[in-house]
Amino acid sequence: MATRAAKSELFEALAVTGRAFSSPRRLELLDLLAQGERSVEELARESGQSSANASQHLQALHAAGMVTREREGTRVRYALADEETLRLWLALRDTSARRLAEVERAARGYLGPDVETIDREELRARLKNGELVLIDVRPEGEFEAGHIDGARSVPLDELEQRLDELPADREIVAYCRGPFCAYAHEAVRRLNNAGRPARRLDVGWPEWRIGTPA
Amino acid sequence: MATRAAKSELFEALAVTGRAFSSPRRLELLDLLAQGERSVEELARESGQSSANASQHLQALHAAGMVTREREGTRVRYALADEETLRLWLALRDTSARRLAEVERAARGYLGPDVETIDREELRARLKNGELVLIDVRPEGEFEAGHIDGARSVPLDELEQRLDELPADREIVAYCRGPFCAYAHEAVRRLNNAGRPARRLDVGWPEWRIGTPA
DNA sequence: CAAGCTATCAATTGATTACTTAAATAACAA
DNA sequence: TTGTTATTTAAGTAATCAATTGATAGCTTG
Repeated sequence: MATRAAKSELFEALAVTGRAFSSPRRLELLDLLAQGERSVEELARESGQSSANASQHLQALHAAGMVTREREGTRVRYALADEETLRLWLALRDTSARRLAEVERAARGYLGPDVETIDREELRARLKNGELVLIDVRPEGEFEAGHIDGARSVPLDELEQRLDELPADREIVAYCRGPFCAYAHEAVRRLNNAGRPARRLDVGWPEWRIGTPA
Repeated sequence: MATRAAKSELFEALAVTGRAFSSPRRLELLDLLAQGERSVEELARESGQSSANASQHLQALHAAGMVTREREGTRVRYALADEETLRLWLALRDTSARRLAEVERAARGYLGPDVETIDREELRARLKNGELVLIDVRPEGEFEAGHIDGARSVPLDELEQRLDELPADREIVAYCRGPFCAYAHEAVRRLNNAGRPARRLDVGWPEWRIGTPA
């Protein structure tokens, strides 16, 4: 029979991955990286923490093998290591959300009043028929890094100015980073206030990309 | 734009689940619970820690919603909360294992020399034709709590005495708790030493049950 | 090669966590 | 009730972790 020491070592190694998921700041970085690669400074700014702190968390994620690092001139670009890491993060996020009432409450506090949604199948069908317009309300850079086929980029903070670009006779569907991103919620509320019929896609870009259930 | 405070709260809630995965002792408890429900004392003994410590970890898992607790006379039986939790644990385990070289090394140290394996499809096909015998080498209690259809229970520590129960003209396939359990490895090595053709199923009972890829 | 960024490192602080031992509680049986 | 066994709680200690600050290193541009 193999020794207990060897067994502990095994679980110790597994816990390295678990620990990577144990800090809210790190999870926020992962969530941002799920949209696409980013520099340390961008990640720090978008997640509201100091560069030094973000750098340390990113190194922890790197040590756990969850992100890759690449020097690019004066900055360092981090990215999710692979699709499996993305899947793991989404699984953790969704399982937690389904289980913990607190997550729901926290999410509702952050997202504001609920808006009507549309699911993937319906979107695909009606998009093909030209019955609706799909807009990506994330910042333009993220749209360029990858987006749903047939979507057009209308960042949330340009929505009002660009309202007349959107055909008035078709329903608008907005999507953003995912279920915990407030952009699409906010976009739909503003569109509705402007008298436009609009709904929110019930998944974000990362979920769409890997075809994971909502 | 919603406040940063609300957003932090959201990730804080998500990190609760992550933290549950951050301790090797807790992971070992989860791994045992993946086989079936257990009392605190059993879990403590099988994972080589004090009852008090096991109890504390189990409460942490309970707080994260990952296990259920049920009093049964003088003891308390813990079990995985649902299949989703099992899936999440298996996903974490396998993703880590594939990524971290250390995990591989730690696993090899514990499992000993590799033995030949057989996969699910082949097993199913040849089992139907009666070409082989499938044995479950886990302790009998775990077999009773759930096992692969068509398997017979031959706990590892009774293997030698019961060798003659096993038909000499058919190949033997052994399985146990999963890829990080040493039982099946050890069983196959012993069978081979006794001159019997034998292989190891490349998944264990939990993976078989939910039909997850190896 | 000096100035200006970006990223990392090192040292410190305060907070959290894991584990141990010992005492308390809960269920049950005599 | 009293004793027995299983589990939980409490208290204490050592270790680890997160965040801050200030210094350092790497790259690019003039």
